[in-house]
Amino acid sequence: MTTTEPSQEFPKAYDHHPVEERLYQFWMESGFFTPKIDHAKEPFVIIMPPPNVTGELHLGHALTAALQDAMVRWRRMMGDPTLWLPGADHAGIATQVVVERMLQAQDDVSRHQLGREQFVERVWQWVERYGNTIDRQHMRLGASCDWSRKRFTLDPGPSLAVRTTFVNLYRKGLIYQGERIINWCPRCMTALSDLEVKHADEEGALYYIRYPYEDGGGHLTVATTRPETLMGDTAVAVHPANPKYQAIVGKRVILPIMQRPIPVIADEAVELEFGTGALKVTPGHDPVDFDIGQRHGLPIVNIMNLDATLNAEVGPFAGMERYEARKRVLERLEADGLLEKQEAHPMSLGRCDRCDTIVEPLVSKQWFMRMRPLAERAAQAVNDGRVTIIPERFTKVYLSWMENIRDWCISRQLWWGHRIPVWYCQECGALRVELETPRGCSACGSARLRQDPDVLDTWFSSGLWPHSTLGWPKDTEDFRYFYPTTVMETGYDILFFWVARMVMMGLENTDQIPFKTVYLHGLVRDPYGAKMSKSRGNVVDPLKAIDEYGADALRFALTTGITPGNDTRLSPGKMEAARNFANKLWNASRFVAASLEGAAGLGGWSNPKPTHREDRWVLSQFNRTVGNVNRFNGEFLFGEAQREQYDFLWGTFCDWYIELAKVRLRSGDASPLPVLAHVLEGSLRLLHPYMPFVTEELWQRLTAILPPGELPNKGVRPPSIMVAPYPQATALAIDPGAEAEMELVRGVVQRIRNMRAEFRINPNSQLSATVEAPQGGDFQAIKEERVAIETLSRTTLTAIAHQFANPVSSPRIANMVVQSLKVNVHLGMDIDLDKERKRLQSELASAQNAIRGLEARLSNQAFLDKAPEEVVDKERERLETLQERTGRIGELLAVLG
RNA sequence: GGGCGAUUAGCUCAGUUGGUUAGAGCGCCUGCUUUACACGCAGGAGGCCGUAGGUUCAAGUCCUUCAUCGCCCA
Repeated sequence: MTTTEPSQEFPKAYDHHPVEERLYQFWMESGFFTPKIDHAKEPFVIIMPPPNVTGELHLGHALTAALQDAMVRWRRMMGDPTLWLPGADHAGIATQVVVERMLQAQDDVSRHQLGREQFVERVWQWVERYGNTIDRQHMRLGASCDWSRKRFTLDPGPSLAVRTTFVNLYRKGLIYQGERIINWCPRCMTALSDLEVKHADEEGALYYIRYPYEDGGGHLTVATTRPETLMGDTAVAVHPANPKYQAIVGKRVILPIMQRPIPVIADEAVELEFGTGALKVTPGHDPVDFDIGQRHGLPIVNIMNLDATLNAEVGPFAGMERYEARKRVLERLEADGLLEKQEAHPMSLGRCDRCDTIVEPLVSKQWFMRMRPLAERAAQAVNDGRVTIIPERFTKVYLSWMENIRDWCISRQLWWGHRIPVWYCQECGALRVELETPRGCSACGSARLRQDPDVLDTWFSSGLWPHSTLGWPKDTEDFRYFYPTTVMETGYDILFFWVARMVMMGLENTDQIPFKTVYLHGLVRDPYGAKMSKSRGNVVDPLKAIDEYGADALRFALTTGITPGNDTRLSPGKMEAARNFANKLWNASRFVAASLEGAAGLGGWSNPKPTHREDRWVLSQFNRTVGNVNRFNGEFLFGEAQREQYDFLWGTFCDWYIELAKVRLRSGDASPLPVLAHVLEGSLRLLHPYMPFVTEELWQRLTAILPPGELPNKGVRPPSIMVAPYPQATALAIDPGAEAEMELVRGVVQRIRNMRAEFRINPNSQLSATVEAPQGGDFQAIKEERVAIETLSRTTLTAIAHQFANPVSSPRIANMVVQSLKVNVHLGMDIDLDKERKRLQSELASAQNAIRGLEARLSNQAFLDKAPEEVVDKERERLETLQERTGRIGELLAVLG
């Protein structure tokens, strides 16, 4: 096993470059990413959304990985057998296009020239060569996934799962072949599912076209956005309740150009208000018209070739591209006097999600999956709480999609993917659906079988991912132990594409839910809120970001302050802030390590029993942080969990505790050492899921100088922070008394510093001050924290009185009230009494203001009756303190005159 | 057309069972070679929590209206 070999020196600034790769290597070689199956324990399992094999890591992946890694590292440290299973998706169209382009550019050869078999062979070569680029990129992020279980959708296991599912669903009648209207991409030359078509409103025109009545005497005007499909019309439809047209239903009109008579029919799908209220019906090229055609038994005329040129059906326009044809048709109508008018009209247009080509609806024989029965179970699983969606609001989105679900077109006219396991007999035409290639036709015995040329939608195999990766349909140990998985973490943009389908297919195949919780994250946007895209040129390359700021900083920047389901913006400023935080942690550790090095008296550091107020205070604060972080982790509030740690480490530990500790250390008191060690060591473990590299590096350095017998994990030093236990809060450490007293101490220091800045007193000059306190804990605390206060405020406390003297008026003394205390600072120079008076007056005013509000509340009987007792008590207490405060400020003002 | 989200400091965002004087980072202003850190330290300014109503003892938080921006579905 490789050791981490941190270099002996402790540089002044954290440099991630010599650290990250070495540590990842160490973790991987140590086998920490592979879980040990332990049937006594419930595993924690995340299946990684498989990125496209063609993919390069982008910020979306980085966010996904950062969140999943945080969860996984947390649960692993909590002692759960934790599996994070990585994978890759064959990404049908995308990969095929990439390789096609490469072949064209390199060898000037098209896939058709190569032929199917050779082409697929070349794609495999490509995948073997470039297909794991993204894995290496995930490693640079620190992803602790189990590479030994990595799966590819086209691996034998997942492929068998695909075939098994197809065969089962076919035999249950849930997969069928049919001639239906589908979305066709003329550029990708394949059918698409409804989800793969993006609709948007675009500029278009509405053309009013005259269809003359067959029996002479006028015409019926129809309005259409697609005049070029006219040649495929087989009827004109009007709404049955439209009084304007009731008389003409049943008549026939002459289809312009084609000179074909077609009937006028009545159908409720026609919008009364749209255009003229008369709709030309083209069942071959419009989904609504297709349905109308089905209802009325209309013939279907297909007027287009698969590349969206017009076919021989349309005589004069054959071979013409569809938009060219539109122009020509309009010219012809114009010439025939049949184009009444045209007007601008925004229209919804469907484009291919992948290549942005305008999709052509056309009738085609494809394979479909009947979704309704599956959707009902999938909706049920969410409704009864077996599957929880975070954030909750997406539950509604999910359910409404399930309710309105339509059959899914699953066949694709591609070469790269899972070939549909269907064979046709060349002799008798019989069809066989089988797991493995059949030898002959079951009907006629012929050996001349031909497999269906199509492949399945990539999302079909993705839908099986949580169970197919674990071995299903085989009864494997992995499947038995790790399924159902725990969390599915992914972007809300693929809720329908992927998450919904996994629930449906998982329930169908395994009778179990695929995962208990769905956590949906938002999109990563640029600093101005724009979507990142190559064409906009605003993409941030995560690898460059890692190089510049470090993987920890990128992860922290991406995930701090985020909330589930909401988009986030990434800016260099955020990454800088995160890098600075890593550096802060580095330097705090540098200080602690230097203090501990060779020191005696570290015994008991892992379980300190502090007596000093400062130590009790920091341990109390630390334990609150630990408690909150664990709670936030459990509630999927990772942004909050990190903010909590940032605040504690920087605002409490570095800004105050270390500074306080220095005071004692310099006086020869070693008692803060075990506390420094304890809090820092625990904080590193607490932060490790979020910033794995810097915490591991510092933890190795720190634990190397601590007495080894007392390290966490029952006294045995774990080889790595990532397999050390996650900190748990101890209620016993919470010490409200110490917290209140230290709050007072901090208040005094802050007020003196403030005074110094306000009166522009040299920061290096030593001031003197006196403190007056009421008898009791506060007095005691100030007395005991005297040196700390003196050092941190650069002041000599000449007197600490436990009674209040009459205020003294002097132009050299600033008087202030801190909670129960009065502090009189001798400034060593004359101050502007007017300014001092104004300061006190404004303090008085704001206190009085608060008092008025409190008095009003406390004199309100309804408040006293209805508010919980502790709230009322709290308000009373606040009022009392404020009254004391105004009293003291009043005295000071009186002296000033 | 239906649904969802956002609207809080100059900018980016937290604020999760309603309960102190609403927080952070960045930016801004004033100081500072303070023996861990200038990737820093100290101090400070800056907010009718989009609008209008309502519920409540109490609203940034719950309900309704409207406005602006964004997303999803048809």
